[in-house]
This record gives sequence, C-alpha cells and structure tokens, in this order.
Amino acid sequence: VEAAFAIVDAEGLDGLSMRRLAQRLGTGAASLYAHVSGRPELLQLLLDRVAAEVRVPDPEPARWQDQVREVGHALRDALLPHRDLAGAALANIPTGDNTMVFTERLLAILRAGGVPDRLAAMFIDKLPQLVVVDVYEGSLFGQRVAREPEYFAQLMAYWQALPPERFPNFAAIVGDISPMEEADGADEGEARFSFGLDLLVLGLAALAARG
Amino acid sequence: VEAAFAIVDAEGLDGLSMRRLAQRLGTGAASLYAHVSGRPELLQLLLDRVAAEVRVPDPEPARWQDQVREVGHALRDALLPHRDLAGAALANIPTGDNTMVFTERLLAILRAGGVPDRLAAMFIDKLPQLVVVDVYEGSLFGQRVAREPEYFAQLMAYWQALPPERFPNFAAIVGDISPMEEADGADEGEARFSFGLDLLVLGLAALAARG
DNA sequence: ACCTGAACACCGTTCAAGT
DNA sequence: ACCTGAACACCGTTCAAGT
Repeated sequence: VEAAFAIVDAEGLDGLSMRRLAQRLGTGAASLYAHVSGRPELLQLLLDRVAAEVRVPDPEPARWQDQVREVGHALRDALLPHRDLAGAALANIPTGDNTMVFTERLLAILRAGGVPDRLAAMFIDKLPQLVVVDVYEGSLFGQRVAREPEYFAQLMAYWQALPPERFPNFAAIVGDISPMEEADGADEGEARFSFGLDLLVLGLAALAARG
Repeated sequence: VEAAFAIVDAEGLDGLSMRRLAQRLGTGAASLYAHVSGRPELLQLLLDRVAAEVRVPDPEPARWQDQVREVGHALRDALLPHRDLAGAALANIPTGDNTMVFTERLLAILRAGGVPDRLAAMFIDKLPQLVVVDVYEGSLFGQRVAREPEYFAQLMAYWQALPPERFPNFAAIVGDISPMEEADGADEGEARFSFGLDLLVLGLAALAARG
C-alpha cells in the first residue's frame, strides 16, 4: 500500500499498474496476487487509508451545517495529494473500516442537527460523491494542463470566440468562468468546490426544514 | 460513431476499444486514426451526440426551479441507455457544438429565473456533474450486480452485521438505505437522483435569494 | 504460505508502405 | 486522402512449478 501510494502520488492512477508496483517492490506482478485479490482490492485499500486520515468532529448540533462543510473540506484535503486516486472511489461502494467510521461520524453530525433519517441516509452518499468528483475532475484537468500547457488558453479562446448571436447567454457570463486555477494563483478550484458544498448543505437544510 | 454506440450500449466503455471498433467496421485499428485523432476524440463525439438528444425547454421564469429539474432528468434519460459512457464525460471538458447549445439553453433558464451570473456560471458545471456521476456510478453498480448477482445481498448483509456499539447511527438508518434498485422493482435510483437534484436546485435558490 | 516465469488475451498509438 | 500490416510498449490475471 505504501509503495502504491508512492506511485499514485507521482504518476496518478494510470501509472499504478500491477507490474509497475511489483517492479518497485523488486518482484513480479504475479506475486502481488498472494496479498491482494487483484487491482480493485488494492485500490480499495488505498481509499480506506485515505478515509483514515479524515478527521470528523464530534457533533455540535447548533452548527451542524458548518460541520458538514468542514467534513467536505477535510475529505477533499485528504484526497488532493493523491492525484486522480479519487476516480477509484467512483467504481466501487467502499466498505473498509475507516470508511465506515467516516460515515458513522458524519451521520452523527446530521442526526444531531435534526436531519431526518431518510434524508441523512441519502446525504451520506451525496457528500463524498461531490468531493470525489470534484477532486477527480480537478486532477485530470491539472494533469492535462501539465501535459499540454496551451490547453487552458485554448479552452478560454474557444469560449470567447463563440458567436454571441447563437450563444448570447454564454457570451454574457463567459467573464465569470475561470476553470480551476486563476492566472494570479487565487484558488478558483477551492471556490468552485465551496460553491458545490453550499448547494448541498443549503439544499439539505431546506429539505430538513420541510420535514 | 454509430458503430461505437452499438458497442458501448452492448458492452460498456471498456468494450469500446479501437481494435473492437475497427473489427466491427471490417478494418484495422490503425485505419480509425484517419478519422479521429484517438480514442478520447471518439468519446467526445459520442458525448456530443448524446447532448444533441437532450431537449432543454424555453425559459418560463416563474418556474425556473422545476425547469432545471426537468433538464437534469432529460440529460439523465439521454445518458442512461449508454451504460457507463457517462464516465467519459468526467475526463474532459466537453466543447462540442451540441454541448454548447445545451449549456446556452440551461443558462437562459437560470438567468431568466434571476440567478446571478456568477452563480449561474458555476451551476452550469454542477448540474451535468451530478447527472453524469449518478449515471456512471449507477451503471457500474448495475454491471457489477449483473456479473456477480450475490453482490447486492452481500453488501446489505455486511451493513446489517456492523456492530451497533461502534456504529449506532449507521445501525439506526440502515433500514433507510437501499442501493439502487429495490427488490420489488421500485426505481430507487430515480429517487436518489431526484434527491441530489433537489439539493442542487434548493441550494441554488437559497444562494440566489441572498443575492 | 508465499513466490516465480511464462503465458494468455488483450490495450492505444505509430509508422513505413501502399492505393 | 485514406488504408494496411506490423511493430512498440504496454496491460490484468492465471497457472504450473517451485521453496
């Protein structure tokens, strides 16, 4: 698992092949199958170790909405160093022990805050889903820009060149779009993530208030 | 593109290799590179054709929230027949013409409804993101269950067997969890999707009301 | 219990050579 | 402009044989 993290952090998910991992451990790919059932199980082990890193606070019912936001940010911070590893979380429903502890503690915050059980049960999926897809897309975009530095400028140029007759609304808001990192280094990715988090939390609050 | 859809619809994204596509067209894989730059461009063509299928209504400002929900459902319905093709939408920012028309028309609904431009600009990402990740995860789960029919029951058994001392909140809501399809055929996937859609729309309405 | 080499059945993409 | 066969540099997984 340690060696696998080293590869993922350096090269991303695609770089983590059974063969490359075996090579780094000074053995052959077939030997890994004595320790994991296959690549999917290896990825689950990595994800569960990431889940172990996420600190979820004890419930403070009065500020449950902010606590949910904190949990979202904590999960994002834990996933960010590992490139597109987040993508592996989309493929399987995680059942590792650390993942279950994460879910249990998130549930504690929601239920203490008065969120009905049926809503809480659906929300414990949606929050990690938002975080995972955000980190995954951000990582792939980052890798693309690293490989192809002109990509960012090309995308903006394409959007700005769209004919305003056919795309009047898009032309009107194109100035408000800034995919991921701003040129000045302001963390636009963080702002976009917080926006998504706000939608989920405010939406849940509205549904919970209706009962 | 037609042949590619036939493969994706029958076998999913993994089945769509350049070699299999070429074989179905009675030629060699290398020949495809005279028509597309590579597999990523092929996937973009497929996704843009899906976008062409999505009907986005003209704005009715008074019911913009319901219209956003309708767009979400329409996009989901267009993606659903194509298995895990949705996963390809996570890898690249789509720039096809049909995709841009979709975005333009969604923006029209949002702006007519009074959503501030900065919020609308971020929301046009979040809505497709939710739809895509929902369809993608649902498809992978469905494929897993098809391959491994006992998976569903195993997952439920694992959750129900978790010790209530360590996981009291999870134990309390485990009855409210039903991943994807219910045994009785009720469309639980649809309900979960609508829940996510509600979070986004109600959250956006709350933010828009604040200005 | 753990490891090994070799094999099986695949990938995406490139490239010189053709029509 | 479009197509071809062959090659390059990979994959995940299995399996008989070893220690």
